[in-house]
Amino acid sequence: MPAREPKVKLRTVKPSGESDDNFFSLVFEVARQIPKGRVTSYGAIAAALGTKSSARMVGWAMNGCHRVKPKVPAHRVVNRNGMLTGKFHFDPPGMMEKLLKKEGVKVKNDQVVDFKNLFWDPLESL
DNA sequence: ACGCTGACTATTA
DNA sequence: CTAATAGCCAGCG
Repeated sequence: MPAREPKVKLRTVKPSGESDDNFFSLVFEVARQIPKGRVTSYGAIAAALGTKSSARMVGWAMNGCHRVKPKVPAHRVVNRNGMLTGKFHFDPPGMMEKLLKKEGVKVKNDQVVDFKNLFWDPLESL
């Protein structure tokens, strides 16, 4: 009975439709469930939604993460290599790395250290 | 309306 | 080993 979904302010929002809107919401939901000190990949989230081939869409959804409530910890989402590819999309580009280090995730050269060990699989949690 | 771009990933050369 | 290509889908010019 999800009463309120974090309505994404995308113009594709349709009053009677709920197709793409649902996908974006799911991405944000999963991202919010990432435990502190852990990281995951776009593909993992996409796979959890059933659209593993659309990892790009996950990244695109993240583009609107800042306008969603509550805010989505996009800094915990990195690419498959553990590289902070989206760091340049944060307010200061270095904020992502800063937040990760603050949560206990070691970052070296825009890359998560021991990424494989810190990797959090949404499918495992669900 | 058509085409390019993009916070990705997997496959092939 | 690294480099290039294809598949994915929505936003924007």
